[in-house]
Amino acid sequence: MVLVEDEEPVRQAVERALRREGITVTGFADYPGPDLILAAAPDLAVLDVLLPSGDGFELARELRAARDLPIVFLTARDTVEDRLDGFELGADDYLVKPFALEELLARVRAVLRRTGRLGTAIEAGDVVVDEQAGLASRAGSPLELTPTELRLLAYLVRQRGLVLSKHQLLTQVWGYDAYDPNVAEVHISALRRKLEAHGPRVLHTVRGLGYRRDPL
Amino acid sequence: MVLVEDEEPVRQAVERALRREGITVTGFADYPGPDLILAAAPDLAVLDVLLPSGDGFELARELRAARDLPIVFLTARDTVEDRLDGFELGADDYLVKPFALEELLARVRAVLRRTGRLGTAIEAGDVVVDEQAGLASRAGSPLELTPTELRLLAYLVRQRGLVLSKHQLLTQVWGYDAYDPNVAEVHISALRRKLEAHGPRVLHTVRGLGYRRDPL
DNA sequence: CGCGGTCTTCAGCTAACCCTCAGGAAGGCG
DNA sequence: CGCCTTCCTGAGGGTTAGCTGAAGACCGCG
Repeated sequence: MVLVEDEEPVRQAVERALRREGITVTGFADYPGPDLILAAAPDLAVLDVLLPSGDGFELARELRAARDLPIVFLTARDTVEDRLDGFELGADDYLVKPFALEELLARVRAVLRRTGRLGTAIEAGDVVVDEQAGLASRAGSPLELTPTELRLLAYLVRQRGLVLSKHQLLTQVWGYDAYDPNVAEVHISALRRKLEAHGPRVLHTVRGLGYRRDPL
Repeated sequence: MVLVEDEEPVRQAVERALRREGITVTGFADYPGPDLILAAAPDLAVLDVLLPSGDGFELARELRAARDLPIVFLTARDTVEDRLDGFELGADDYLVKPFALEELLARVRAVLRRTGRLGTAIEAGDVVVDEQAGLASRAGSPLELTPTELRLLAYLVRQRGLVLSKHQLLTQVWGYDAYDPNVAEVHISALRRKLEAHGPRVLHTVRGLGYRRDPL
């Protein structure tokens, strides 16, 4: 998890509390730019809105453009308009200072649970993926996946029954801007071969749109 | 979506606002028991905590036991302990009254987005089309449509009961300026064949003018 | 430096899709 | 009823999206 908060005591308290929960935290005291944040490969970003040299909203915009990262805003600005601005940017939660440490924890846990990143294993139907542990299985049988296949499968499982375009897969799973759809096709193909050794097709192609995992 | 809220004016305001957003709402004025709620097959439950004959927390516990339903609490109890109790039960969000309608909307949207259930589907009669997901169904049975058929159907469903000229269809669905009415005819024909496999005709031809979908 | 594993690129193939065409059915009108 | 227009629909062919086997590039490791 990434935490951007300029007030030293607040940041330290939050960091400590989250670490006690077993959540890995990378703290920043100021707007570090999106690259530094993404380098930490976080599950979630908690952003202060008012930073010495920048704006948490702007940072959120940049993060969202690069990757679909859950975001919780943390700020003293408490008018309804401020909050709406936050949600407009795709915030997952918005907490007003002063806040109870416990409440922040609870909200962070709620978001992580929802995004399926708390207990590391996520499942859909008879497919189980644990990205952290690097394990995946179907109907009980373990799957021998390469790293990219694992990330791809984890992403597909996390997104319920939505259609994911190849472009989306490339940006979210690979971090590319480049756009060679065949890369996605090749990996989907490999993934299918391994998945379908233990059951029927679960990765359906939607011509012209992308791929869809069988909804539950 | 299900909304349980005993204060009549609040409930009506919220219902109206959500409906305006295109979200289907089933409202209850009192603790209806989990079965009644689940019968509505909701994507999300917004629960008041203090109800005339019961406790929203208890209801949430029962709902959670039955199904993994996202839950947003809505309450006048605003101590941190109350909120922590809510999150403890697996709440996805917790909003303190009095609240701004807009903020509730934003938070509901945020949860739905996160859970991937922000409905993009539109319906007319027994026909449901989700252009984003590339899915369409009639009377529960899925329809196997080609991309153009899907776009065409989505357009027809969106225009409630109006007469659409072929020219209009071609420009709106195809983006053509060209005007070969037979193109539209061919696709309407294919669409009819697939639709009428599961029910009576809903796409009527209005000779000389165009086509009309059966109003609701 | 060579080796195994993995990712990307390439190219050929298949199947789906869309448009065109043409013959026939249906509707409108004198 | 006869004629004309509009619409329906099956079939053919050109085009393209997607699949997949195989070859090349890259990387870490002994």
